[in-house]
Amino acid sequence: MKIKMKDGSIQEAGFEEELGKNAFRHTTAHILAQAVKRLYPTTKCAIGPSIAEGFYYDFDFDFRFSEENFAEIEAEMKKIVKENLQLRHFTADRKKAMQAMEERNETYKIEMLNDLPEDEEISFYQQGEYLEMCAGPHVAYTSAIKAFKLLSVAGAYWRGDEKNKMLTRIYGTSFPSEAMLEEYLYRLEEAKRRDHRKLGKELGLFALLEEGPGFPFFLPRGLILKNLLIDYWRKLHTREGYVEISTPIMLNRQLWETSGHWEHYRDNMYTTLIDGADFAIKPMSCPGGMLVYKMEPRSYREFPMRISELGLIHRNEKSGTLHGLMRVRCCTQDDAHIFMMPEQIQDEIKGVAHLIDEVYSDFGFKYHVELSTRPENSIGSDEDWEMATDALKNALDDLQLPYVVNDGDGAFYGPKIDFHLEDSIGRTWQCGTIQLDFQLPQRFEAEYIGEDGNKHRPIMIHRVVFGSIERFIGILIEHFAGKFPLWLSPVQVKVLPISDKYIEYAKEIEITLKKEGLRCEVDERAEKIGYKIRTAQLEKIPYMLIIGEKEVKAGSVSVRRRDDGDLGSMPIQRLLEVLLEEGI
RNA sequence: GCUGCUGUGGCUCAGUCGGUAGAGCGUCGCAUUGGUAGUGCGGAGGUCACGGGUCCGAUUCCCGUCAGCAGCUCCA
Repeated sequence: MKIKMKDGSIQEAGFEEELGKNAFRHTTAHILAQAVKRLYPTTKCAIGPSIAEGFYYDFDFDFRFSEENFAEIEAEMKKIVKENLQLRHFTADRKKAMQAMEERNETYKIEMLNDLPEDEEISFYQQGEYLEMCAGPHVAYTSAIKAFKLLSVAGAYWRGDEKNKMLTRIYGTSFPSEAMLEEYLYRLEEAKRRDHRKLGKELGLFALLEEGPGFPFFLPRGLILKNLLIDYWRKLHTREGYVEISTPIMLNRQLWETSGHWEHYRDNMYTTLIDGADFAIKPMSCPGGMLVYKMEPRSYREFPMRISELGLIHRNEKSGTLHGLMRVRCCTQDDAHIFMMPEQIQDEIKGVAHLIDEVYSDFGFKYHVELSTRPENSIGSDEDWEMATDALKNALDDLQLPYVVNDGDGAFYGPKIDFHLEDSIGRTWQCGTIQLDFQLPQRFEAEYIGEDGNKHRPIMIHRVVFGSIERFIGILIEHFAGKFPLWLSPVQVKVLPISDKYIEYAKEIEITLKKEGLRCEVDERAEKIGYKIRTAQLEKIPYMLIIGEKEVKAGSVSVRRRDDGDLGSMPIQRLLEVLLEEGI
């Protein structure tokens, strides 16, 4: 494809290249805008870029727009493609540009123009009657866009600012062939099948009810999963020298004033009165942890002091942000606070980053790392910030972890490293985080006695590995599409007697397996074996044991694996070996 | 919170251009005692999210509330 660049040059790029793909999708966005202007001439255009999987365009409609309008827009877009319009590129000075946009009453473009320097040469692309102020690049002719589809409509604030007017954003995607579009749409459908909200319901893991929006219910099988994760977590943290505490979920106002939450986090906290005094349910565990630290004088000899807490926290998240287990109003954070001397920072950070990497690798997760630096309204000295940020950077470099820098995105009390995991449709969620915190030790006047016999202020790291166990479970469900590895499966083995004559033997097998610590059930229903297998398959249970006359006589079990089918008969001892090998 | 959409038995969904609803799965009962993804027959189960309004009459139309979905903002 020939790509027309902003400087007027022409480059050659295929759809598989970023340049080509972006130009292709960007041009599709223009075709969308052109179609919209033809059908609804009073509509104002804002912006319409290409994005990872397609493109969007933000419009200001003067009527209520909905997906019902898609059909006629797509039809008009098809026409524009057929018309094979050339995308002509040219530049104009700001005055002329302003004139053109004013003639068309494109108020959003005018606003953008006003923000550009006086002497800026403004870039335009024109296809047929449609003129767009745009930096490009674009493909040369509209006929290049062989296959496209409008996908959804949503609101989006002008310039991403919630104080601005909400525009109507139309999302779509496009490809050089119908086949590629079909394949993409199929992949989207597949991803939806992995949705943790759907699977969570189907597999009986958790529920979200109207009675408690954002407050998940864990059902028996889901709680097994949650507890298994906690067992796993405890084992690791004990190994890593953490001590675990548990602090109250509700503490008085004074504490939250000391921590700064009463002032900075008030809207997100649930509060109540006890004996006439304000109390708040904790939105995070750090203040409670600080109180434990301060219960007795601390010595540098105790450092680094690693105190963990599986904190049940509540936050009043806005209704529109809730999302299954990924974004909830109540969750368990696998928190820990590490108190230390400045010279211990780097090793500690590396230790935590290592731990997070170990955990994510155990589950086979891919992740990306972000380093967030000092924001504008921060507290603390320049030296502190520099030291802390360097410590984080050095730790990441030492570990050879590639990372993206988010300038100015740190917490107001310190910089942080965030670990992001992907869900089934590619949205990323922050899970692990390592934050350096100078503020809390100061606010709480935390101290330790140093080697010199004097009092010093400790450095505090605030960190989570899972993030929230709820969110982690959400990711876990989507990652495995509900087919958990054996050790994490709520039910590991289901014994399926062929008829009720063999129930007794099936129960003996169940007892034997349970003695070995396996999670096991017997399907005692008066159903045919094919049906019992079907049920177990749909429940995504890793092992099925078929029990009939042959097995009873031979004292064996017929083993079927979720993904491999019939494995044949074997003695129960052999089965145990197989299971142990896989990891229970 | 904002914009748009959605809300019918436990689940997935059909339906009613306004005359109080139907399927499959599940569940319960009976029969069947079977060999690696659905045995047959029968029964129960819904004030069609909730509250108002219009109308002789509302699950259906209108308004509001609540909840869900997509995205935005937020969070991190």
